[in-house]
Amino acid sequence: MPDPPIVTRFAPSPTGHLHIGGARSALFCWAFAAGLKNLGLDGRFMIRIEDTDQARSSDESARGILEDLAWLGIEWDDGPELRLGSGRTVGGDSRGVGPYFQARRVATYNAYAEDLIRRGRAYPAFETSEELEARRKAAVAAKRTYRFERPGDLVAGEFPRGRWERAVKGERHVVRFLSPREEVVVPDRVLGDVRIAPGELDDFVIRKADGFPTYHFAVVIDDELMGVTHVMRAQEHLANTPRHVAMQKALARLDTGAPFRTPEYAHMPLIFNMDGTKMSKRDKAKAARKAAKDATTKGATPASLAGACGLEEGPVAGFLAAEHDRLDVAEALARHLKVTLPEIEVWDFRRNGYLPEVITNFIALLGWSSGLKDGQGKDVEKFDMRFLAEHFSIERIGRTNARFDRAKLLAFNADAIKGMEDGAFASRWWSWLGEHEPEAASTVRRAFGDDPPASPRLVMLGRALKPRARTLREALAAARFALVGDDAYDFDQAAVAKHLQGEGGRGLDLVRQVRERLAGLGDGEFTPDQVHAIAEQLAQQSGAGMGAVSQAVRVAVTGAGVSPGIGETLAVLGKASTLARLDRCLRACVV
RNA sequence: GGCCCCAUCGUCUAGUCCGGUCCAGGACGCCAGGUUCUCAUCCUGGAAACAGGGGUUCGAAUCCCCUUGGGGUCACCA
Repeated sequence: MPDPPIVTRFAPSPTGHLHIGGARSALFCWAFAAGLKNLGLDGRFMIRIEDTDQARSSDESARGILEDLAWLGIEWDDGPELRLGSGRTVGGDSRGVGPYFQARRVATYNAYAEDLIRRGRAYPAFETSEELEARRKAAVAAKRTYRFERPGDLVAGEFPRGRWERAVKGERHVVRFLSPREEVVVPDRVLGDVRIAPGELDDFVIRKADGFPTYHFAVVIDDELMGVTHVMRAQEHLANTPRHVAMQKALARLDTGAPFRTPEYAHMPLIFNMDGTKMSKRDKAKAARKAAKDATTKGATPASLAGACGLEEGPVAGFLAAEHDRLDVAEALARHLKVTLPEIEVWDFRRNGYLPEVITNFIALLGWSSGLKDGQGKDVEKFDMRFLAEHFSIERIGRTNARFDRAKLLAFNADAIKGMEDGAFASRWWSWLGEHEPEAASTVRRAFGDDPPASPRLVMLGRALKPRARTLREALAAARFALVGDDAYDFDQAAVAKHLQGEGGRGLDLVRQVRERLAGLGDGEFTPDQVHAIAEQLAQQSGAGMGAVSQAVRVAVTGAGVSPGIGETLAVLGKASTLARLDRCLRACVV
């Protein structure tokens, strides 16, 4: 018989998008399993959806989370099936331990709860939420630590017959676990043994009044039944783990009678914002509110903002007053005020033009490092998924919380973009545009043909964009000059005055001369090098200098003083557009 | 507040397990130069950390203790 598989799992609750911290947890679990596969072992990465909160869970969220994972390249062996764009399917239940949605496993949890009750390790409890809340308040008022106090009629190991009968008759109740009275030890591969003194654990709820298991209970049952051997998750779960260990010691499998095993635990450090606060989607609302408030000090009103955003005044006013954090309002305000909301969820990064391989690389560095140095003794910190799988180990997970440094992420993303082949960049940018900026995509199609990445001019544009864009979205901003119609761009008056009209219109004169020389170039000769050579020639012959010529032409064809190199700028536009723009400038900017 | 976890440049970290090669290395950011037709890119250089105090030791960033600081968690949410 082959060795049983080594199984890691990521178990998100489908109540929103995939958080960047969740992505890191998933990544480490994936890397561990993938590393075992490299060694020829049966390592498996599993996904389970923890949807026991009926009110907050949704199928759309579950699907979104799976798609974001797949986009990052974090693919699972076991779990819900997802069909990729390529037609390939990830997930599935080849081990036969599903279903992977906890809401579909309620019967199993109930069977285990009943077994626990019959063996005197759990009991129905009838206190109402209100009662409990009152007790909690009283404890806080008396400055006592609140713990649920075990009713006096219970004896560990004895079936609570009276309570059971009340419960069976339909009396509303929860089921509580009868916590052990001895020390609980959580063996953790990152932190070492964590010991909890006797009496620290109270009798916590394992089944809610609605019949659904609590998180703690479902996790313990599922991890055992699904063969999970390694639980790697964020440190925020550490304090819960003693409960899990305590339950594992009390539970036995209904099918084989074997006691539950305690998996290997590895709790990883948390990820925070640069200011030390938790990274939360609320940050987006905060940022939008701040921008909106700045705008109101400059004269905007809730009504004017609402109008500009196409929203009702009520929600906007409420948002400004921090009565709610509606994301749609935050995003509309951000769009209008041209501020970028902080990226918190994978989807945010994706939409803003970060590369998946950069994100996985960067988050892998938060709480883990390979410890390897390159030939010059520098830390190896740029790597791909393959490297991660090969070098990941639990031993090298750190213990200290990390802050999410957006500047460094941006730098990594910028480097990755710079390092792309021209053609690769063009096609990735194009597909990003199609997905996230459809309007710009159709403009690109108009300007560069039906298959833009195949257009030499678009590839040329891409080459010019790469060093100027840290994200695919920034590339769009840098490309605007080429996407606007030949007669549709505005002239920056200051730039016109300085570079065209100044010194008695010398700039305009240079534009005229450039236009003449450019007109002599054949279509096939309209390359960055040829165009640049012409500009340089004129710069020399006229004695004006390259700066004067370039800036004059630049302002003439783009309206502003900033664009890629002058040769590239004109070549990307092409001969016809360049001449049309030059002519337009000559008409529009005469003194 | 109880319980638990953590502690190297502003940030991510190497070095800590197996004290000496560390007056602590790298990356991002920052500062100063340089290249350049603008903006970027690129190149060179620089400032920048072992939280504090006690031990142990010939010797401590590395081991022990205390203090301080940070964080997590205390739900019929996961």
